[in-house]
Amino acid sequence: MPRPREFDEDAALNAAMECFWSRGFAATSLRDLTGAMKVTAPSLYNAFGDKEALFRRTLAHYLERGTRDRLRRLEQELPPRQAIEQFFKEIIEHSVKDRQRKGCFLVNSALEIAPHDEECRALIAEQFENIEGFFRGRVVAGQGEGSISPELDAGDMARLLLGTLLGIRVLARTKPRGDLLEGLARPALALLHPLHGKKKSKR
Amino acid sequence: MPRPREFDEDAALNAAMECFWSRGFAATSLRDLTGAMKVTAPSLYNAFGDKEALFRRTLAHYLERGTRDRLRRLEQELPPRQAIEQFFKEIIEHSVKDRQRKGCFLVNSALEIAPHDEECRALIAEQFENIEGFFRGRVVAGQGEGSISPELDAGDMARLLLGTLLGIRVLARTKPRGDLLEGLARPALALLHPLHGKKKSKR
DNA sequence: GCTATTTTGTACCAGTCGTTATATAACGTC
DNA sequence: GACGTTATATAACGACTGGTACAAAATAGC
Repeated sequence: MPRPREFDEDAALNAAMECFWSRGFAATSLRDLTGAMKVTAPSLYNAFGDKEALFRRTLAHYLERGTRDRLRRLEQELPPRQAIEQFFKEIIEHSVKDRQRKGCFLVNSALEIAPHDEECRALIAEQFENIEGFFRGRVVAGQGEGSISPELDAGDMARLLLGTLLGIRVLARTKPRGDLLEGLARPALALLHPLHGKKKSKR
Repeated sequence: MPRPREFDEDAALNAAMECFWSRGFAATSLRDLTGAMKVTAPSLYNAFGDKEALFRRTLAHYLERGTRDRLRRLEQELPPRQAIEQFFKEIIEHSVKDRQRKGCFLVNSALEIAPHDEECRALIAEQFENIEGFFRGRVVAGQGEGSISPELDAGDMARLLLGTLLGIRVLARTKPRGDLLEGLARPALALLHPLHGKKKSKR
């Protein structure tokens, strides 16, 4: 009945994400967006609502495609300890190759807009919990099969890994050098090895 | 000879910092700034240059007054391990009390503008190195007096602490809850205790 | 082919952006 | 008190901001 869309919604969303990701919310203008998305302003407003709504869509899009899929993939394809190590390895590789210094859209958004937008804050908080949960699950699984020190508190270790991950993403936007980022990850990952774990953190 | 300034430069700088700190660079307008600083636009331009130059001034101001002074104070007033623990304690206390969720101006800037401004990037990178150096120095000192596990690699431990710190500041902008933030810090700090340190991370 | 419904392109809105020209005012020095 | 110099206040600049009114165009069902 109605006139059909002439643009690819998914491609437009990716283009918008690219803009917000590299410039941030405030520094991205509607002209930037319509230019990159190859869509006129009225079409944008018709399809996505205003700038804030579009931003939320791109963020949700990123969380689903970028982070969630990665966690699922690692969880399914690798044994527990390797899943954790590979996760950090991929993040660091991306950060080093990232010549634009775009960093992580999730972390960028956590700092720029989470404090001012409750809806985005909920999305972001949920994703942090997912990541922490991934770490915790992998630690428990690794302890079960003996590849991870059984004396670690899985919850503590998951939080430590989450903190390390966020630290890497912050540092990567300033100094995206592989040796520095690995220097951050290595001591945290070293704790996983069963041979090293003669300690037990108190609760 | 010339007409004297009518405004307090330090107070104006603090007001500008408050603006940039809570809203970020892009989302802060010159009207916001002139309003908060109680200075007219021409005076602002005359005294500080353009918006970017003013931002750099406020950032440098913050790094000197906010972070550097704290490190010096902790280093002088407390024994090594307590200095590290107190550092995290203060950060977490501030984060929890921070109802505006302003977070840390250094970390906010590292994400918003470090990728796009080389001058700020240098300031920020240097400060990260200072913090890491503080941690490393305290670990070494603590090992010397027996309050910190002698088997830790001081460089590794410093990096781990830096990562944890940055992670806390990221998470605090989304979920500034004391228990969560302490959950991030605790496992990292637990590694310091000599009784726990039966492990040695490889280099 | 007409109608109902949605999308698109053009053209534009009022408001705000960062910045500045101009004129006046306040000072130390002569 | 005039001079050189710098700070202030007013007012405005052109460019750009997020967002829209309007009409033309494209479809499916009748």
